[in-house]
Amino acid sequence: MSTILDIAKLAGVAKSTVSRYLNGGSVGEATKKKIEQAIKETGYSPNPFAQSLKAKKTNIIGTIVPRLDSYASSQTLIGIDEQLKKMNYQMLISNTSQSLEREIESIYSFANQKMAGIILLATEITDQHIEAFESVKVPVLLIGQEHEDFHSLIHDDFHAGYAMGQYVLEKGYRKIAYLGVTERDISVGVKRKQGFKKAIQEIDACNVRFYETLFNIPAAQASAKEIIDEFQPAIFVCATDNIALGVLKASYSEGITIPQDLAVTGFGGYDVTGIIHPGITTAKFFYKEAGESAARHIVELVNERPVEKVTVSKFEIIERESVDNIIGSIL
Amino acid sequence: MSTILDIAKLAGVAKSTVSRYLNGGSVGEATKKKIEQAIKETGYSPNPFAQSLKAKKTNIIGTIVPRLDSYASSQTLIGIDEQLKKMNYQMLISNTSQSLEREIESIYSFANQKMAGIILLATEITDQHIEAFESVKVPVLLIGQEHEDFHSLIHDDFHAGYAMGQYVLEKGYRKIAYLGVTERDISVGVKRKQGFKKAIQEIDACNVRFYETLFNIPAAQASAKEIIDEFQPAIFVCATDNIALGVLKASYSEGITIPQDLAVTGFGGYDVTGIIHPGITTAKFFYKEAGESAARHIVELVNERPVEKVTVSKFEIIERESVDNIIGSIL
DNA sequence: CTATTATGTGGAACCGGTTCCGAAAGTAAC
DNA sequence: GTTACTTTCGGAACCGGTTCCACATAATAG
Repeated sequence: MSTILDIAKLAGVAKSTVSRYLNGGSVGEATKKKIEQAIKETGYSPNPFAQSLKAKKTNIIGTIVPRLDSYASSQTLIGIDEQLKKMNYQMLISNTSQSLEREIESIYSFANQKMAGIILLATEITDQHIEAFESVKVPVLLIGQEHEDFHSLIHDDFHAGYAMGQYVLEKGYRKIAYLGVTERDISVGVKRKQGFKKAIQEIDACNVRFYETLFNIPAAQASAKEIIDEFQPAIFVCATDNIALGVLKASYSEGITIPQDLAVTGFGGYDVTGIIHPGITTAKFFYKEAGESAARHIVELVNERPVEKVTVSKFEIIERESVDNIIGSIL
Repeated sequence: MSTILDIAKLAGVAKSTVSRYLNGGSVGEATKKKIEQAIKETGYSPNPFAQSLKAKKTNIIGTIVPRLDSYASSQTLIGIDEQLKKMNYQMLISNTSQSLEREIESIYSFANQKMAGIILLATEITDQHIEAFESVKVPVLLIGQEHEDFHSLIHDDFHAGYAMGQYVLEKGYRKIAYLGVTERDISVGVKRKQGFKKAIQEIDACNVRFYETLFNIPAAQASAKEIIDEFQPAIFVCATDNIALGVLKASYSEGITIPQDLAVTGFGGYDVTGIIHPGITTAKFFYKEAGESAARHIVELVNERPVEKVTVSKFEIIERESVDNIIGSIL
C-alpha cells in the first residue's frame, strides 16, 4: 500500500502539496496533473487512521441498537445507513443484545473512537445514560424515546394510541383488554396507553381492563390465555405487533376464531402483520423514514447547526382482517 | 481527553514506559503503581487511531451483508457479533442493499480501513469479487456460498434438499411443484434443488415440475397463482421460507385450504414460519450458530492458523401443520 | 520600474501512540 | 572484585497523514 510520500516522490513534489491537492487547497495546474497521474498509477488512497489521528474526528456515526432481529430496528438502521451514505458519512452499529450496561459501554467506546455523533435506538433512558452522554461531548440523538436534555426523534405514540382507541370504539367494541408493557418504556408503555385512554374516556360505558406483559411472543401468549379465561374481552388492543402475534397464537390454541370471536390490534406495522392470515390491524410507524431523518438530524448536530429538540414521526392505522365491524351485532 | 504523554508526566516516567506498561512489557513494581494511579485519575484510554496507525491493523472484522431486514442475515450477524466480542474483536457491518457493486466497494473500503478480516454473507460470487479478494490481502470468509479459492462456511443445502424430498415423499405426495430461484445462487438455487431431485429420483411415478421465481413474497405469490392454475400440485416445495409465505398468500386469495387442499414447505427456519397458523414445515438452518463459527474461523485466519477450507453447518426438518400425511388417502 | 498582493510550493512540526536501542542499575557467577 | 547477564527505563525514530509558516515567483497596482 502506497503512502502520500510515495505519491509525492513519484510526482516530484512535497507531501504537503499532495495533501493540499487532496483537500482542495491551492495547487498549480501542472503539479495537479502530475499528482493525479501518480495517484492513478499507484491506486493510492489515504490511510484513514492517519487522517483521523490528526483530525481528532471521524465521519462515522455510531448507532447503538438493542437488538438486530426486530423489524423496527432493522428498518430504522436501513434508513439511517442509506441517508448517511448519501451525506458521505458512515454508520457503525453496536448491538447490545438488550443489555443496558452494554449500551453505556458503547457510548464511551464510541466516544473513544472519536465518532462524529451517536444515535441511540432507545428503550429506556437511565441516569447512567445521561451521565455518559454528558461526559462524552459527542452529539447525541435518541430514537424512540424522548428526553428533555437531548435531541430526539420519536414516533407519535400518543396520537397513535388515541387513533387506535377511536378506531376500536368506532367498530363497536366496548369490552376491551389493553395489553401493554412496562412503564419504564415511556413511548411504548406510557404514551400509547395514554392516547388510548384518552379515546375511551370520551365514550361512556366502556369495560376496559389494562394488563401488562413482556415484549416477546411467548410471554404475550401466556398473558393472553390468562386474560381470555378471566375477562373474555371482545378485543385485545396490544401495545406492539409482537404482543398481538402472541394473542393470535393463544387464540389458535384455545380454539377461538379471529375476528369472529375475538379481535386483535397491534402497534408497529411489522411486515409479518400483513403476511399472515388473518392480517392484523395495526398502527404503522415509518421506521425507515424515521431513520433517514435521524441521520439528517445527527449530521446537522455534528456540524453544529440548529435542530429542533424533538421531532415527531408520523403513523397510520392499517385496517386488516383481525378486527370486525360489530356495530349493531352487539347493540 | 488525556494522552499517553499526560499519563507519563503525571507518573513521572517516559511515555515509552507507559506504553510498555499498557502492552505488558517489563515495568518495575513501583512505576507500575504510579502509572496505574495516573490512569485511574485521568480515566485515560488510548487513542485507537494512533494505535492502528502504527500497527497497520485493527481488531475489527468487516462484515458485508446484502440486507439487514432478513431473518437469516440478522441471526447470522448476531452470532458473529457475540462470538467476536468474546474474542476481543469488533464487528463492523456494511449493508449493501443487495447491490453487488456495493459489495465490491465494501471489500476495497474494508481493506483500506485495515480490517483484520472480512466476512461476506454471500449470495453470488462474481469475477469482480474474486479480483477484489485477491488484490486486497485481507483474510476472507464466505458464508452461505462455496468457492474453491476461499474459505467458506455453508449450510448443508444439498442434504436439506434431499431430506425435504424424502420427507415429502414419505408423507405420500407425488404431484409436486418445486418453486426455486435463480441458479446463480449456488446454495439456494442449485444445491437445494439437486438434493431434492436426488430424493425424487429414488422413487418412481413422481409428477414433479420445477419452477423459478424471485426471493420476495409478492413475486412468489404471483408465481404460485400461475402454477396452481396450470398444474394444480398437491404440494409446493419452496426454496425459501419467504417463497412459502408467498404460496400461502396465494392460496388464501384463491380460497384454497392448507394443508387439506395444498401443502407447502420451505427452507430457512425463519421465526415467522412458527408464528403463523398454519405453521410451515421447513428445513431449519442454524444461522446464529453459523455466525458464531464463522467468527471463530475468521479470527483463526487472521492469526494465520489453519482452518478447513469449507465448513458445513447443520440443518433440521421441522414438521408443522402446512403438510398433511396423505398416505393412503391418495393411494 | 518599483511596491504590493496573490498564488504555489517545500520544510517542519504535530497528532498519539509503539518500538528499537542503548544506558543505568541490580543481581548472579566466578 | 571483576565480569556477565537481566531487568528497568528514557530518548528518539517512526506510522501517514494535515497544517502552519516562510519563501519564491508571478501578477497587479501605482
